[in-house]
Amino acid sequence: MEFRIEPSSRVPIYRQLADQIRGAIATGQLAWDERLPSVRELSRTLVVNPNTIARVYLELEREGILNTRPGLGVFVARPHHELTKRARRDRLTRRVDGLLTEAVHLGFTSAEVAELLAERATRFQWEQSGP
Amino acid sequence: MEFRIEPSSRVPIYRQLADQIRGAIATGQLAWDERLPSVRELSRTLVVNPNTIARVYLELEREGILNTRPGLGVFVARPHHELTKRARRDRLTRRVDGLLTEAVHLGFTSAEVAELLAERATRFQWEQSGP
Amino acid sequence: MEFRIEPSSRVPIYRQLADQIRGAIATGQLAWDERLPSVRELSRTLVVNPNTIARVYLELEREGILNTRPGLGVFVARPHHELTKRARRDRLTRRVDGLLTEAVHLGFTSAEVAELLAERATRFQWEQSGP
Amino acid sequence: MEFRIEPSSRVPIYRQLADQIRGAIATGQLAWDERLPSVRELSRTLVVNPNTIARVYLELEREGILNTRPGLGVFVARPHHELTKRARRDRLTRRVDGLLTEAVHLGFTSAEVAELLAERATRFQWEQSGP
DNA sequence: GTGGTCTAGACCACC
DNA sequence: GTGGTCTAGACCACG
Repeated sequence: MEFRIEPSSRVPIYRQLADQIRGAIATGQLAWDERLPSVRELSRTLVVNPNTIARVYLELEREGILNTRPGLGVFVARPHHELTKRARRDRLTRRVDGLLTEAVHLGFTSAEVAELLAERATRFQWEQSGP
Repeated sequence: MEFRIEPSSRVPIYRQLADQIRGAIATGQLAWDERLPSVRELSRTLVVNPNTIARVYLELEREGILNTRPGLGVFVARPHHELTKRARRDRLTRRVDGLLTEAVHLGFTSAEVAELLAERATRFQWEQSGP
Repeated sequence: MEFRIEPSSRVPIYRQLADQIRGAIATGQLAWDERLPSVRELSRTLVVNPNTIARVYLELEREGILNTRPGLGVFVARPHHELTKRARRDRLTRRVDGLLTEAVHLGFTSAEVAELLAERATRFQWEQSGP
Repeated sequence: MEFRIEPSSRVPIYRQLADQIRGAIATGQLAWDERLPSVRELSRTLVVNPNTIARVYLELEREGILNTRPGLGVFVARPHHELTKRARRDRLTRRVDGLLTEAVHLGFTSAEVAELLAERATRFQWEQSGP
């Protein structure tokens, strides 16, 4: 698993990295219990301050999607959905509305957005809708 | 048309307001050529510094969705899509991927996301796909 | 690279500076990835408020010709042309017509304008017309 | 001769109109000694404050390209080039450099700029380079 | 150290 | 009245 930082972006490095790790887990490129590179190792690879890497790992651990085992390293945890259904839906709705707003301004039709979403969705790993 | 600011949010005021205005235009709550509140008026209403309002209006004007007529006020412009198809699609794809990543972490299925998108999309004003 | 501000000019400081930076990049005096003076440094050098400098950098970043790496500084970005061919040509045509109007009023002949343009053009760095 | 105002432009109305009149004279659409619409007439046509029209006429009269004959109206005067050759060339050079800077950023080649200039120049009325 | 955000208040241009 | 520009100075995020 390789991470890349785009310094030319306005997005802070720590958030770029956090988003990539979240995305990698969401798409299955990083499996549960898989070990992530150490802080020092990733710091050297990305030419980024070690503090920045440590901060990202800490933040993701607080979110419950990473797990530090002292002396062993940092591992992918199975995300447990702690929020209420209502809270989770609200959060997603806000994000959907932001997407739709930008889509309108970019001149897309609603069908084009739905199509693009369906296409990209195939790259992600979804939970099974239980029997 | 009413705007609301959440000062306790970590999102900067200017971005909260900009997002609301973009959204209001995309959903048709603000029509083309409609006049927005003056800088000073909105500044009083929201209890926000006039410079912050002016900054939002300037940013949206540079994006081409507002236009200023000095001495008269600020108005909603019809967006003209100056960006290349490639640039517009890239921008939307980035946003879609962000949405899908969050959806996975929140424990939604891909069908649920598609459904939510379809539902919210009805609130927006889309371009006609010309005959 | 040195910048100069003419405070007595009717042209706003922020635009004087923005024009100089755009020009410096177009002529190659500022190279891609080159670092610009920090906001505070340039503020001291030009005896101009830091906010004014920051505003210029922000504007040029939105135009895509600068990019900011928080904590590191501001750098020259390689411009990527996101605009459609139509939009770019319209913009240039408007500028050409303005130039020609002024040239006529100043009493130049069209040959003189073409000659001056050719002469000045040698100072700028042009894209290669692909093979 | 018809004038048009673009309120969606950031350019002040008075300057839009002044530029159009200068341009119309430069291209020969307005001939020497031709009468312009009265302040009130143009004010009604463009739906613009009469003060704004009056201001434009006054400014152009100061530049020496219009001529007011009380009781009769406003007429096109023959522009007399009062500036020194050096001053006129400096002014044009600044404008040419601005054009070239924008052209580079828009991704044009120098040949394309020269071609566009030549094409647009045919619409303007140039002084004869008299023997 | 770097830039980002916000406030307060001044003065000017435009209508 | 409107917005545009600039200054001064505070506090925060980022590396």
